[in-house]
Amino acid sequence: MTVNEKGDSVRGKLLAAALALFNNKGYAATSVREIVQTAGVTKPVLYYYFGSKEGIYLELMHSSLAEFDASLARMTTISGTAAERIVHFCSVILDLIIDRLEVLRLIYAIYYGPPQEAPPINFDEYYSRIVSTVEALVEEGISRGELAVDDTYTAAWIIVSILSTTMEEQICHTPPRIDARLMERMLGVVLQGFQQKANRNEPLYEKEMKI
Amino acid sequence: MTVNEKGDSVRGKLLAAALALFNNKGYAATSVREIVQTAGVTKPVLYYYFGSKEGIYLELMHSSLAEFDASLARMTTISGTAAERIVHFCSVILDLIIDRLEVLRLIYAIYYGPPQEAPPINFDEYYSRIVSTVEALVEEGISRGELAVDDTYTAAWIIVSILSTTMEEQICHTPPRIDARLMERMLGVVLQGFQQKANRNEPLYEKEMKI
DNA sequence: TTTGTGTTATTTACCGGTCGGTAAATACAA
DNA sequence: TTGTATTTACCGACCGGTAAATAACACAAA
Repeated sequence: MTVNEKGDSVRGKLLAAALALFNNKGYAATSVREIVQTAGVTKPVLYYYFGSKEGIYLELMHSSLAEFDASLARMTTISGTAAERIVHFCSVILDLIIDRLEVLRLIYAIYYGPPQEAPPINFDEYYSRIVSTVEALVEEGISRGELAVDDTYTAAWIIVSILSTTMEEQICHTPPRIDARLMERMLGVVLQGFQQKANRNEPLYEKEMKI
Repeated sequence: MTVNEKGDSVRGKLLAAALALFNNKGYAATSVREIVQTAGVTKPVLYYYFGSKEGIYLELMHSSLAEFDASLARMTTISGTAAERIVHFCSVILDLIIDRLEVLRLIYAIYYGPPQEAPPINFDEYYSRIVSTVEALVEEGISRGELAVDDTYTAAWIIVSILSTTMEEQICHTPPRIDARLMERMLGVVLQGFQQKANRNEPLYEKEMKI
């Protein structure tokens, strides 16, 4: 039972109602009464299945994050040039989150929201995994002689910035100003820059600048 | 009276307490009782000065956003090459928000949070203003012959992605994994790419890729 | 200087409403 | 009859907001 197909069981209806309400009103602002009314049951039923409001929230999150892990594991076997692999990695992640926009919006709300609002979950772990995966892809591109960058960390953060901003656009704009095509175009531009030897003798801009 | 120097007046103590509490616990989760207790006054005093919980929130936001407008207006007179101007623009914005981290963290929490939590404020307007300012700087760089990019919109979003991700790091990581130096390095890398003529005959990656 | 007076600032005590959670009884299927 | 599933009715706590009384203060008149 994935997050998008919760079935018709009482338990599934409660999970679906909780996700929709947490997403629209926030965790703290959603009352247990609203969840059970939306699901068409009474209050003790929720406590029967999930123990508490925190319980149903954690069930939602852990099952969704497990889906993310599974999809990420399915992505390790990509062939092609370094640039192709990087673009493909970002595209798969983007597709994945577009399919789970409701969950992602909730995650962002809780990540940027106040810490006490919802039971703590280490979302940073997943973000860091994305960053280090991209950095590994860049390093591999360098060792193959396909990419030429001074610092893999800098290069990886440029890629992640583009992916991250694209994801945020999906969450907060309808329609998003950045779609999959534009993200690929942005990635193409910066990767093209990575493929050309940097000119280290002529600095891009002076350290001291006049205002 | 700026957001960082609220003085010792009762009104100022209420604003300082509200900002700290909204920032730590969120708008909805902060009770009026907590605000007045932190400020060392009683409840009707808040209603006397601000009319409601929404009132003190809007006072906080509007005064802070007015500061942002003032700083942005002070920034129009930058000299130098297009790349220098872009980097300087991003650096000034970064310095500005580092000085106002508490307010920015609250803004992010509300922007990504559920819409009903706090009275609506059009934060997108400020973000769009940043995007279009960067796009104008890129266009100027092209017309001067300093930059060579296929699409100013794409180029502007790359710059904004880097700035945006850097800002988010200041909010959510201590210490941030991206500091001012790394942001400038990222901007330098992509702007160096913008300065080199794109090779349009050899596409970066194939449209169809094998997995 | 003292007194009266209106305005500003602050207090105590309270309102109806909603919250998360639970005890205890009941319906129902095996 | 036994265990699972679901109900009604309730608890104490906290919520945003307010009415009404009072304290503090500035300032003009006596």
